[in-house]
Amino acid sequence: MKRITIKDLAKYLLLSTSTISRALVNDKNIHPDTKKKVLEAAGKLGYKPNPTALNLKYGQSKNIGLVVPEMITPFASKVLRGIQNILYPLGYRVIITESDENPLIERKNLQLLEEFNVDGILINLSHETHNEDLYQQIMDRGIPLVFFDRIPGKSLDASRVVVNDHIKASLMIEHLIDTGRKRIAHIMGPSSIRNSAERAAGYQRILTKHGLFDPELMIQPEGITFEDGRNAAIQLLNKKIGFDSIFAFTDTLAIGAMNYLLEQNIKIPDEVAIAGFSGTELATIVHPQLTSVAQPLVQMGEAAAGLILEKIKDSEALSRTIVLDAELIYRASTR
Amino acid sequence: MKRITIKDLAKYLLLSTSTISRALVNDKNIHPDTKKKVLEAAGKLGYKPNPTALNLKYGQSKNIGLVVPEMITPFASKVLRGIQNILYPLGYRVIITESDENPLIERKNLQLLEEFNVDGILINLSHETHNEDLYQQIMDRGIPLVFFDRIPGKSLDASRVVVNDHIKASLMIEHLIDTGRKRIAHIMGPSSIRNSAERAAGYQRILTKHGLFDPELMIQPEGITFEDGRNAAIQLLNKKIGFDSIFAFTDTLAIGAMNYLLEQNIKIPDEVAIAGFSGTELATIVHPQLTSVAQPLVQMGEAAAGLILEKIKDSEALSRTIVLDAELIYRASTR
DNA sequence: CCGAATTTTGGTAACGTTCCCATGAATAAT
DNA sequence: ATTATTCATGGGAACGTTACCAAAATTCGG
Repeated sequence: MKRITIKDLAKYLLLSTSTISRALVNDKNIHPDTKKKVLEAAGKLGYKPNPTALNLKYGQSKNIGLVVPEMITPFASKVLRGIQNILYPLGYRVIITESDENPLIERKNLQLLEEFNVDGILINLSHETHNEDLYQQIMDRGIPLVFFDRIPGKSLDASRVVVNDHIKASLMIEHLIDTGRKRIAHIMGPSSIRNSAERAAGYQRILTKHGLFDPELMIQPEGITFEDGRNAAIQLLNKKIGFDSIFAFTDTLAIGAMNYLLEQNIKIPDEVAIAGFSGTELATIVHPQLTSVAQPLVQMGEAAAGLILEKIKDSEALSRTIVLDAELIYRASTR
Repeated sequence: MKRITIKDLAKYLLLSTSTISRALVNDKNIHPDTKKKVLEAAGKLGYKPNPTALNLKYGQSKNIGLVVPEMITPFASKVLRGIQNILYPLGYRVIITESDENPLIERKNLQLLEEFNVDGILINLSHETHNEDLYQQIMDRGIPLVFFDRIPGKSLDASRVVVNDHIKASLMIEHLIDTGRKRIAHIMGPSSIRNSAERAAGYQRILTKHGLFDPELMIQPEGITFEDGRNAAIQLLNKKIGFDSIFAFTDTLAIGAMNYLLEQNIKIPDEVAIAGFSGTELATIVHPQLTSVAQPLVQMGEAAAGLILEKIKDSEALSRTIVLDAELIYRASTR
């Protein structure tokens, strides 16, 4: 019941706590026999080091905070997986908070994590600029921040992990054109998210290059839920401008739109091809399966974890931005 | 940069740390003026109590572990939401681990959480019996365990949160019969999961009652992924026994099966109606939307968190089982 | 076989906080 | 005024661990 400590071992073996500690920590200044005895006793009595005591001693909490906009798509869980791959073996814990795409809740989450005394925070923004003051404050108070996926403006000195949105969006549009599509609609992401602009720019650049660009084909939904995707499809149909394909900011929007089109008995991909952007299982659990830009999400988590460790080890470490390569995966929704 | 402590305040105000502590902790034995001064100084210097120190002092880590079989469906995240609703305001942190439906990984996760010195563990099993020895050991070592959704056998003395699987499965079958289905197939869950048996029993009871039961209609897939659902549908078709509807152990299996049927140009629900069991958004992001038993997942998390708090406060507290009421939601896949 | 060098061990402060006990100051009762 | 009584504050131990320094034990060289 009662936790057994180094002191109990000391009493049991008639040794000092220092000696016990040395045995446990692989210090060179200890007699091999003593060490063996201590290790045996530790095993027998079931000694477990108390991480809290160490944290107090070394002024660390060994907690890393994670802030994500949502967790109903598997996006965050895949990133989390990557984060845990790196951090758990090192004895760090990860505390997760969800912002519901709401900068105010995000703010609360950050404050909560600060109260929890985390050693660093990994964050996927819900809104590019809304909490920039707080990000800076937190970093000023000595807690490193690493941004991934949705990142803040350049003025903030912090490490980042992203994929090359512009290029991959461009390639996806090229793919749609290759498969014979001429009227490619774009369901955009919120203007408050940097990636939206990047992906939209890729879309626009390629269409312009092929002389196919028409601003009427760009739809700006309210948010980025399935419902928003659905509404975007409704809008597109209402416009009666004709379109033979859709490139959506995320798989979520794409699926929302696709489902509405299916309800209207529109054939996918025959009448309308659809492509998204994400990297989660979502793309494969719908019918037809969704062509999509697959971001390496696990890797993204690993990279973010690595960057935060750099900053924790050395608070003067320079900020870095890691750009990961995403992969286009062609599925039934575009062929 | 450097964290400011109670000692810094003491030095700054020329008082003892005891007095500062008393002011901060709302002790009665302190002069109101002194208290005011301390509080002001604390605000000015930006004092934040160090939770690690408190944890050491009180022998708690204020960490609660969560073990779930998977996180690609939003099941776990909804439960987590409920858990956080209860635990975060009380200053607890939640550490999440994922077992990948693998009892061996589950075992590792439990050991990891124990090393992390958690005050309690909330767990959704990946396999009913595989780690029962470890559950018992952990509880013997004074760490309370609360099971939710997938629970272990009765022999284990621990609190549990479940829904009434049997009744809700029964009602779902009644619904299918009401809508004119006569050949209702069941894609079963693994026999190593208690809920599988419960839901299958409900299925069997109602069909027998109506004289519609045919063991040939019960399919046992390997696991519970989308892929397994898909394979189950393939099996069903291969059997060539005829079926006009499917009740699956979970939405995941249901969707996997549905997508295969759609690929075979089988009309849902006209030719085959489909119903699942879960309570996540998954049911609404597919086309057609899935009729399903919606478990109150957030509430499940809240209940589980409440139960673990009972055990933490009083290690002698009696174990309780909370049975939540699930709701049938009828959608396009059955009408 | 003795002093020097080396190895092994013990003692204690420190991390930040609270809590018990003791001390000093102020107030109340006689 | 003098002793009790309350009130306000200070001192120090404790939670579990490590790290530094000192002390003891052992080995080595001559």
